[in-house]
Amino acid sequence: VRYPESHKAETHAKIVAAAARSFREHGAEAEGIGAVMAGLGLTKGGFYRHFGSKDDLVAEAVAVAFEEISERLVRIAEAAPQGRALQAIVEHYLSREHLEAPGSGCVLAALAAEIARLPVPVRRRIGLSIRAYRDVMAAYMPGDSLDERRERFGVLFPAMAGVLAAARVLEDDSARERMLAAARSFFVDSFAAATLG
Amino acid sequence: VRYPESHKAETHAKIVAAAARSFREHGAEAEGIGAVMAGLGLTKGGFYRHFGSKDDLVAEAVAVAFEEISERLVRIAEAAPQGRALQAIVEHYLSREHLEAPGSGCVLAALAAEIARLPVPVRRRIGLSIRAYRDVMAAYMPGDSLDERRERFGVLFPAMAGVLAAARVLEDDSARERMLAAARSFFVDSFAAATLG
DNA sequence: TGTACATCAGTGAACGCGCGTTCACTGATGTAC
DNA sequence: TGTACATCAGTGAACGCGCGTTCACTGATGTAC
Repeated sequence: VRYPESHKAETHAKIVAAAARSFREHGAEAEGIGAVMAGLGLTKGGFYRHFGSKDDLVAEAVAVAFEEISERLVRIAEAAPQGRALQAIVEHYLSREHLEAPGSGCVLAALAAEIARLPVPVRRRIGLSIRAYRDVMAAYMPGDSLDERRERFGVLFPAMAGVLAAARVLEDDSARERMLAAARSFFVDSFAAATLG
Repeated sequence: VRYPESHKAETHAKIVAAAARSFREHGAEAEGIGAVMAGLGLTKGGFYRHFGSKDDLVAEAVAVAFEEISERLVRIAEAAPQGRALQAIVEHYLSREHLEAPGSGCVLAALAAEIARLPVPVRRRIGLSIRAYRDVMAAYMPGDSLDERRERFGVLFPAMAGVLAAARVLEDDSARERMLAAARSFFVDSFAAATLG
């Protein structure tokens, strides 16, 4: 079978996108290459025409996942009323929709502990994605300098990720909602209020 | 081989303690029964004299891990100067020692995402441990009612867990320390300052 | 008191299974002549 | 224009491995008679 010029790049992107979703949903360790490929109607043998190893896919999938959540939060921030960009980000991040859709949500909330266990070279590649994410979001953080805004990002986003991950642990739906609501008002008061006049 | 009366309970406790450590270090999914048993000089065949399934062990190990961290934080709070119990808790939780010792540290930081994926019955059992942990720590939270203190626990502890997990992702040691330091001062200012007169 | 038997924590081999990875092969198309 | 060959994304079977789980067995001790 001979495929058109662009075919390989398209398949590669599809594999990464599918992995980005299922790794966040089921864990990168738990989800196998075979399952990802089968989800695209492909067989796992073909995987190695696209990636050197599973770790390569993990690194690419995590990078894409960071780009996805970054773009989404920027869209939400830009759509928010004047001066309420960060508030909109916090409220979306700690929303029930985000809680219930880990596959399209924040990587940190879904995979932080697993990423911390990855080999150093993979973590280094992922570090680039995290810093890119941070620098995009820093624009919406309060602070007089870039360093200050980065530092606040480094508290707010991991903290929200922790709350989201903990809320996902709870079995009771109303307990989840109470936890998210308390965190929303806390983080809006602590961070977003400062960006208002 | 006939063993003394207390032998079985002791072995059971040793398995749970070893699992509590290695599950937090390597992930509960990634760490096998065989490895836990071998670490105690036992063979994996004997595992099923003590537990019905791996999920049973996970539930018991997580419960014990919550008790461990709970007792440790209480000890630290009780040793702190008058009115500085919560500050001491925050500073210990977000310390370099805690960062570098996931095996004896907070379960939430190490396993939240994995626990969220466990079958509901297992999560229900773990829910009991979390609520016990919460009610012990609530005593050190600011607030006029138990409900208020519980609600604050539900923001502070998951948030700190998220920061700790994110700091463990970073490869650079000084970046880790900067993230922890920023979070320490933020959480002390936001929560612990309120408990001072 | 002495003997036969029951107990049961732990052993070690086996089970089916899915994993990541490798590799000889396929076959529609593009290229060379 | 027609034929022979090269390309290479994807296939499917196989690899060694470790997993969770099962099970017949061991053997030192306690108990029954």
